[in-house]
Amino acid sequence: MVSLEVLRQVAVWSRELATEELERARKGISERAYAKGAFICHQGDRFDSWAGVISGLVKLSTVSDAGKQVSLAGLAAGAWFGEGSVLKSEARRYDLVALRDTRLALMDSATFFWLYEHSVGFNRFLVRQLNERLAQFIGQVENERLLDATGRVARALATMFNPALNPGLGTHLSITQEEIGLLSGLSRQVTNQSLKTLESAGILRAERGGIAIRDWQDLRSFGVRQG
DNA sequence: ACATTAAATTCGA
DNA sequence: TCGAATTTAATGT
Repeated sequence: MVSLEVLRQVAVWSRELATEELERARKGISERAYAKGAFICHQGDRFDSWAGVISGLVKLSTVSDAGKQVSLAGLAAGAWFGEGSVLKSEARRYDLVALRDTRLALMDSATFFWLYEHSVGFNRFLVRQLNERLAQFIGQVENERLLDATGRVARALATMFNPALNPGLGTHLSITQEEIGLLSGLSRQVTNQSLKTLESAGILRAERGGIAIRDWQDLRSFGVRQG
């Protein structure tokens, strides 16, 4: 069980729940910590919870047919993931790694399904989230080969700043250049140069230990266009 | 890989 | 508890 404050803070969707639903959600959620570098779940594992990031940073990645690692998304505080696997009650199709010390909120599947059956607000959130992720993944597959380093960095950041997937985030994100590199599949050096490029294009501001954006649309269009 | 700089932590008054 | 000194982490080249 998680406190109401934590739930409010980490889950925007909790605002769309009725009081009774909120209480139910709270009781079905537990908290768990993962050390930097730890696997939260391996591809093929069962992991029967819907999860939200309370703090830290998580990378969602998979292995392509060619055998190379492909990063699918970065998940910052406030992001929720895994609804696909819970709904279909199937094994995870990807790896989840904690890029830094991370705390997750884990909702058991019984609670998830109860909300799914009873809460209109919860379903609205789920539909939005699924729809947004689908769009994101399609764009990613289309462009996998075409983007240069700067485009890849822009795209990795754009997925994290996506206001539909992470409405709590706003315009600032605490993340190091090294972590951005891990998410983009680039070295820290190249990441550093790409950030400079994006900064001089006026798309973001690189701070120490963080990134501030002005307009998410600009960032996204940079990550989608052909490189 | 190395140099620089910013931030976090320790330590002494 | 304040600030200088030291250590550690992030960034720039």
